[in-house]
Amino acid sequence: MHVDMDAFYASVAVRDNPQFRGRPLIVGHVGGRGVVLSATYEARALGVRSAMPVSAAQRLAPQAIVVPPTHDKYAEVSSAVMEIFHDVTPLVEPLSLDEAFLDVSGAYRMFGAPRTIGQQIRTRVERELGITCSVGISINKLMAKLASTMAKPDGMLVVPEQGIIDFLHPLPVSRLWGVGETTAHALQRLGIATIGDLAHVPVTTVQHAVGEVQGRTLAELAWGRDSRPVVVNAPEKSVGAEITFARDINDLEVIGAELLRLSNQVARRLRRGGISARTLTLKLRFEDFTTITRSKTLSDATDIGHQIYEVVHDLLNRLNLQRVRIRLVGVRATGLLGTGLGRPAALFDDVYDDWSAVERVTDEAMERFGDDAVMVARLLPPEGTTGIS
DNA sequence: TCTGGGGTCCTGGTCCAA
DNA sequence: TCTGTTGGACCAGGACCC
Repeated sequence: MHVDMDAFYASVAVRDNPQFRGRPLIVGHVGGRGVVLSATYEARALGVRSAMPVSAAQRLAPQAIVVPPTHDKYAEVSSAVMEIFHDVTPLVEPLSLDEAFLDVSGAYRMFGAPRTIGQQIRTRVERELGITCSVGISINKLMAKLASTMAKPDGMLVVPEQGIIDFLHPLPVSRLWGVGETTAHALQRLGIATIGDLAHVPVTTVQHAVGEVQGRTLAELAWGRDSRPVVVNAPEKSVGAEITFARDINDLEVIGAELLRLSNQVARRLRRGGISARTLTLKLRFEDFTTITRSKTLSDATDIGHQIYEVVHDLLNRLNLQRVRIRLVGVRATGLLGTGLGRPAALFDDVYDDWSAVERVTDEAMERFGDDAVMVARLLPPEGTTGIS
């Protein structure tokens, strides 16, 4: 079973502001470089889509209300949604805040047929949380996910095993998991438009067009075959943070300060999760939107913001950028190791002992007094803007 | 028109050791 | 000792997802 909230962020905004009900509403940052995070179906009817620049969306729907995202609120609603899922089965795999796969194959005796379970979930989500969701039910993840998409909004669709081919083959190939714009074009060049077309092309032909692994996967999916299990508690593979500047920046001092902030942010999340990372990646996007990454793998894992900053700042310096305008900077940590599995550098390297101690104390202070309680002096806003002197 | 931020996975190249 | 092969680690880029 795949359960997906309908226009999640926008639905939460409407729920909390009933005066907006029935009107086109967009969630996103207005007046900057933001994109549409979510839109009500009234806004979608005017052509507004997720990931579209907010400015473009406003041209399409000038009458739309634009509200900024409230991530804490979404997290709260998401927890409540996941709790409802867990009342049905422990086999819940969240895909994001607003959707999850549920393996309900063992819940029949307790809760009845999948259709009954799906209806119960839909009723509870609407009654207890004030938003609607859609449910897809079938024999595997691919089919359940396609079914929930077809059921939207506020619907439920069951695709039985014997109905799979009839359901699947007329759909455009872009509906398959993993087929975006690039892959769809590559397949189009082979004359493949529908999933049925794809199913009847030799696997090797598809592999030649899109690569060996993806080609094999797509050939399986085209026949509705998907053996991926529902995975509970899959460990995180990476932790990152990035920021797009309001205006392109060429001041290396400003970029360095932002790298420090992002490094500390990543480190804090690593420590909170009890993990540390061996590989650190710097990401830059230039004014022409080209994006590069540079990474370095350490001999020992770290969860220390100052060390992460030194590594990514060194990667930046090696690029030897002169008067280049930068749009985005990001820091990502991969090669994650759980507590006790890694060798935190601080234990072996005196240089970072003090930093480790300082950062753990600041964690505690922020936990008690809020995120603004302690701050690296370099990241303080200009004097006079905060009341701090 | 002007493109966010959080991620996962795959590919192809280079380097190095067995 | 030299040469060729293979496989793993690492690195960079890109496609894709929500």
